[in-house]
Amino acid sequence: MTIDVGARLRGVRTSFGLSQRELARRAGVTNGLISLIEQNRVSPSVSSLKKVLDGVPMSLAEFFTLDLSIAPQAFFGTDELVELGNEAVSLRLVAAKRPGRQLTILQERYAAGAATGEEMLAHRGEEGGVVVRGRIELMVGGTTRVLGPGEAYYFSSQLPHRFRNVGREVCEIISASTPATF
Amino acid sequence: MTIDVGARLRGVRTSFGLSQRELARRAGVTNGLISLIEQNRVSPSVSSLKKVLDGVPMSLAEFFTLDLSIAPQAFFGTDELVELGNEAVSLRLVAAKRPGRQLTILQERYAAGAATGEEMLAHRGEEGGVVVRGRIELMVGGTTRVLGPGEAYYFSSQLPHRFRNVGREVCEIISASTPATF
DNA sequence: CCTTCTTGTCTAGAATATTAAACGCTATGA
DNA sequence: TCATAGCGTTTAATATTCTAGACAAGAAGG
Repeated sequence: MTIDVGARLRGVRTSFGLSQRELARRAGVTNGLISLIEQNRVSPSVSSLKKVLDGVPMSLAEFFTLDLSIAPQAFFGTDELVELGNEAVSLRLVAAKRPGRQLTILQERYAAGAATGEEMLAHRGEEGGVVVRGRIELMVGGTTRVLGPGEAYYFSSQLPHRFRNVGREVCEIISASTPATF
Repeated sequence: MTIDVGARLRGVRTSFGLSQRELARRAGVTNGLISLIEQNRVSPSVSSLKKVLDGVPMSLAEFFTLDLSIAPQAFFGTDELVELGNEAVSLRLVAAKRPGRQLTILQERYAAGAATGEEMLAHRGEEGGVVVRGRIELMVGGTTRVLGPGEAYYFSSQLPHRFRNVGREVCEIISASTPATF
């Protein structure tokens, strides 16, 4: 059972969005060394591996404890968003299957005249979003306002709130809330 | 913050009771390398450190995760056993202060005629022991027997039980029970 | 006193890791 | 099209690790 230090390092580096040269600069080693290590052409000394990881930064214990198999999905295609809504109001959830998720991020689409219901909503947490397309009437804590593209909202979810599309076209919103309710 | 790979390795090796040569033989490296690593005269390559640890055996993750500061006390002098009993029955506990301890190991001394009480004892777990000196009358689940030096017992602690020194001299027992009650 | 065994350390040379610099590639923009 | 800049890779030279073997010190037994 080998460790594949190279794959581990490459995984760490790329997941931090660093190039070999950038990591090398931060770590005080050469880019060539990073390349050789990642290809398993050399087995780095503990000291140089530590130098490299210091550039991330990450400890040796974390590095060797890393479980690459649970690298969570980071990108989701249109058809990978999970539909939670109905005909009038489409709610498409990002990272639906991710365990322990802290955020609920939704792509919301309201048909003309559609609303989140007759009742006001109220629950724990906070939520916010940005209108992408169309116009939405948002009632929060007794105040009402119509938001258009580029406008946004953010409020404590404990305040009673309600969304309603008062326009004639579809309204699209990208929203986020925490803690994760779905 | 340095890692002191040398001290870690030396700690691991000695705690497994291995000499440098013996570990080297098992790991397929030379004893000199072990010596140099332990003195921090070299920083081993990950591959050779892995070879060395394979000889223990221990994983790299375990090695770097090791917390040497919580090396628990392994030996206890006579005066380091904690007295839990009374004049008639002395109960001296091994490793009393160890957190998360699973076992209660006692050196028990019963004065002539002493007993664990008039009532029968009954509690969760299992217990056993060996008589070292003197004679003890042990009642377990309605059965009674007198045990002498070298004789032993083991039973489910749920069975009602009682110890009584029926001899004229002190009786000494070494006992163990789980889970730890004291 | 020896001899023999084991321990950890040290050293010269062989093997390997690391550097510095170049290479080939792709993308971006003038 | 040419230049520029970024990317990962490769190579030759250098620095370090690693091996094989010798050394000194301590313990056990004759």
